Amino acid sequence: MDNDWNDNQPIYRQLRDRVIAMILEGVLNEGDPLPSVRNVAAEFRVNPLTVLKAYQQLADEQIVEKRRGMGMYINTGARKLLLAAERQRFLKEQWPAIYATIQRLGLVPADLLSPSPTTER
Amino acid sequence: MDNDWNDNQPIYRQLRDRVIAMILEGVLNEGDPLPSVRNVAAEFRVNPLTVLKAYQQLADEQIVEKRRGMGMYINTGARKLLLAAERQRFLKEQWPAIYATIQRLGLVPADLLSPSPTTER
DNA sequence: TCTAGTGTTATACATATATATAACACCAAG
DNA sequence: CTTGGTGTTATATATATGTATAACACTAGA
Repeated sequence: MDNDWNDNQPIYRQLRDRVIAMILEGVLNEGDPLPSVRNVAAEFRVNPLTVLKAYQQLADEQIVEKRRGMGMYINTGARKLLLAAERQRFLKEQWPAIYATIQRLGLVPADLLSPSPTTER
Repeated sequence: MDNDWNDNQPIYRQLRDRVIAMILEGVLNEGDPLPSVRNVAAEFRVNPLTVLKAYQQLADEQIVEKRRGMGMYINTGARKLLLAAERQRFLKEQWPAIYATIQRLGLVPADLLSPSPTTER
């Protein structure tokens, strides 16, 4: 409900990532309909075209299926497809730069990856 | 010399990050001049204005100092300033989302910290 | 003074992103 | 058929980003 947009990334891509996150987290399951373009646009106070662009990308990636006049539905196999694709994308395209930044800043990767540093046994 | 631009980020910001990385890594030291706008533009086949925009940001952040007709020089204290500022920025603005993605994808420290990427699962 | 190297500004143009408004095409349900 | 919900398209506008070209202002050094 809040505007938590990150200026580093276009809104339509953040919307796409949001849907992907919901699928991976099980908030949305295969066969479920996506929230409608108009609803999302209203909820986040964003232009319907921006939402459509995000959804169009998901359709291009075979993650959702369009049904005329009804809405867009999450494809069967979407979760499995996503887990593999997103993992590879993250490890190849994002993590190397992130890891370099961590080292550059003198941070310890193991500390960042441990869930709660304070309650260490 | 390679074009390693990331479409997720404007070039001028990537140029800024590149300079910051060079300072943190000790490639550039306090008092050193930055590579000139024209040189960088030529080297990376980028518009001089784009480089200028990156350098202007660094000047705004008190990291470099302009000397008329001579160039831009890294301020004393820049490294210390950067370490603190970039650490905070990274931990507050970037790491939370990155960490969420890691968990969402079911990645474990072994996947991220080992030199060889894919481990059996 | 002249030259060559700095950063800087001015125009003009192209593309990507996002908005506002409105209308169209499709489908289920009344 | 009408209504209200889908996705979709069409115009027009604004801003950010990036390019191309050219010129200006300053400085060190020959």
